[in-house]
Amino acid sequence: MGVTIKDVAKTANVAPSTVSRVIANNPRISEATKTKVREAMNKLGYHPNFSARSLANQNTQAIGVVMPSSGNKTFQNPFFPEVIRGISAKAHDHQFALYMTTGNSEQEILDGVIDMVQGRRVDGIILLYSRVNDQIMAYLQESDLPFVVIGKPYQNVEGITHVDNDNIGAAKQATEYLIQRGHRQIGFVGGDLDLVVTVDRLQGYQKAIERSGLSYNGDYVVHGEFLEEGGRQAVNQLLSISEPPTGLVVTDDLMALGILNALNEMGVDVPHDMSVVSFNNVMLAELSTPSLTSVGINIFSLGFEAVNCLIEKITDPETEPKRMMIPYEVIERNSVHSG
Amino acid sequence: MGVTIKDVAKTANVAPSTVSRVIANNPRISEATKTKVREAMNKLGYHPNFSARSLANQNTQAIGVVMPSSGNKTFQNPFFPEVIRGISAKAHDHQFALYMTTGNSEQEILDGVIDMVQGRRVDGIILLYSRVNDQIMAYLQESDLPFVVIGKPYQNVEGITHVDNDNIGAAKQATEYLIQRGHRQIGFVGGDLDLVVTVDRLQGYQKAIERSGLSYNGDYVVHGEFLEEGGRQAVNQLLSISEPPTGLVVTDDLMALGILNALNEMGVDVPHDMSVVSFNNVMLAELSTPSLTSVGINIFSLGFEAVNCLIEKITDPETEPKRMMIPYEVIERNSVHSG
DNA sequence: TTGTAAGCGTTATCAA
DNA sequence: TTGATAACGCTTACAA
Repeated sequence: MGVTIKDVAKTANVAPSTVSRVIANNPRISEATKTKVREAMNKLGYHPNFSARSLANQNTQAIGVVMPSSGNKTFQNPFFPEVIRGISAKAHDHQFALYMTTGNSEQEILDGVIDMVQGRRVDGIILLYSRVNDQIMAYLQESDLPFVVIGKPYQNVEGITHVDNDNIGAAKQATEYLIQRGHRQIGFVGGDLDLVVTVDRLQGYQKAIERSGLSYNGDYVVHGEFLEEGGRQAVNQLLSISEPPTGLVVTDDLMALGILNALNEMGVDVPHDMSVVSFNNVMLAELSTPSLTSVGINIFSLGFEAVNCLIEKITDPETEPKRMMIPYEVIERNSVHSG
Repeated sequence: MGVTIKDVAKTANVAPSTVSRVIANNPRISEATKTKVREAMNKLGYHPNFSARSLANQNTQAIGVVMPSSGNKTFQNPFFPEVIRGISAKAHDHQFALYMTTGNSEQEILDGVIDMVQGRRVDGIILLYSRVNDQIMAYLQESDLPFVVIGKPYQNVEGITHVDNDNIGAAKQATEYLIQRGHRQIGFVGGDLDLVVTVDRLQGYQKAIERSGLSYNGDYVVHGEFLEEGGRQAVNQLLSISEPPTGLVVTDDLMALGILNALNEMGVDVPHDMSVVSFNNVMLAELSTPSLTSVGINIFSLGFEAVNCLIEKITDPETEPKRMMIPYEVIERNSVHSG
């Protein structure tokens, strides 16, 4: 059906191997034959067959992208389209395509990952999240395939190449941002504690509280999901404290949105009665009412650099594991009030 | 390196072809040898090599997913993660993986598509959007690879299998929803007019206006992007009319969010001073302040059914082109006020 | 029911 | 600088 390398060889009056070399732009082929062969390729509309090529040279020019389980709420976070945008950008530069499997449970995803690894469907893998005790990360570690994690691995931090923000520092700074503006009762609303990023941000919050001479109070810390219900519960819980917080550090813009909504319903004005700082600085942070002061973590760069690291490992498997830190910065908007 | 079918054959004392038949679960193999072979596979940790398999049987078990250019704002829309969730769900059921190329321009994307089509990297393609005069759609039509469009094709509607909502009807209903609640001056804020969905929704709006005996007024119709700036401009424009609208039909939740934001800044209360109905009913619609009355279009189903149609075409290339309509419904929330 | 062997479209090794 | 030819790992007639 399709036009093959043999057809091109025939019309160009050369051997198939020559055509192959022209495709690879092998310098040991004369310019004359190169142009001759290229003309034949154009004339016949030749395109190399990927499967054949992969089979012969043991590489696929594809990167596997592992997302969290699609049953999971995490999946809905605008974080993902944006990392993927970063990933695609760099991948595209290097002529890599993206390959995704998903599943409704961690087991299904693991099966998919095993298939792509053992089936040699990809040259490397990017894990888009980091969980506590993650089976998939465990599997990847014992496989020989290059992989990179976006986020901080829970274990073996030195042994796994990863791209991350200094989330402890970022959360510390976000909290200090509120402290500097006069807040003394500061709440923390975090996402899933299974995610390393949540753990880190909580730690940064604690650090800031303690370093500022304020005393850490567990009642000020709640965890939930970013759905409407979750936001409302978190807010209810925090406002029922005898000395309720005047400022909130929320680990995710989406959660912050839910909280803004809940506060609004309860007649609590943001930022006047309650200040909010959140994380990620996704586009939504700009579109909400009021717009959100948020810690920008350069999501695009996280993806972009992850591919960079991965391609390095694919090209040279001896590359030492490394950590890459992406800078963050507080983006000031209208959800924080001094006082 | 990897363990191959031959290794399994050797340890199970059978021919490679027998192993292959066991993998395919060929009924002409005795249960005895099947178990024998399976034991060998487990013992050796065998996994079929995808490239080899694809090369031999001319199928890849992969579906190509074409997103809009990542330079495009459209890319940021939560619509995409959600369609992809639907796509993955069905694809996963049928053991298909997803394959994505992206690019910064339409040309780059086209190149990627050509590669995956001609290079036989996928068994079929799903186009996640429908534009006026789209090169990619044109290319797919002349290729012999099965493909399905999510949205209504601009041309050759009868000849291209697609999954869509009745966007004209949906917009008509959304507009009537406002009319029934007493609104007489109704504005329309639409996205990119290159997208067929925008054109359709505008048409539905016009229909509703005309059928209700109101007169259509071009001043009430504006187009923009869903960024903050876009929302503000749209609002400014609409409020400067001598008889400004009291209700707005906005073609996208994200745009509506921008508009909510702009209105809030200008001190216009939603829903009291301005009612808003938007489209898509993404999670955000629930999280905004006020929450948005939005036309739910079952994004998940759009993706899910698209894969269904695609697999049908892949399995039987003679399948007639068909259109599949996904139902919509107005989800009432707090952005509309009667009067 | 199972084995033999050719072929899928490339790349890579070895000669020429 | 180019050409034969053997892999790559699997599937599938055709034989047995």
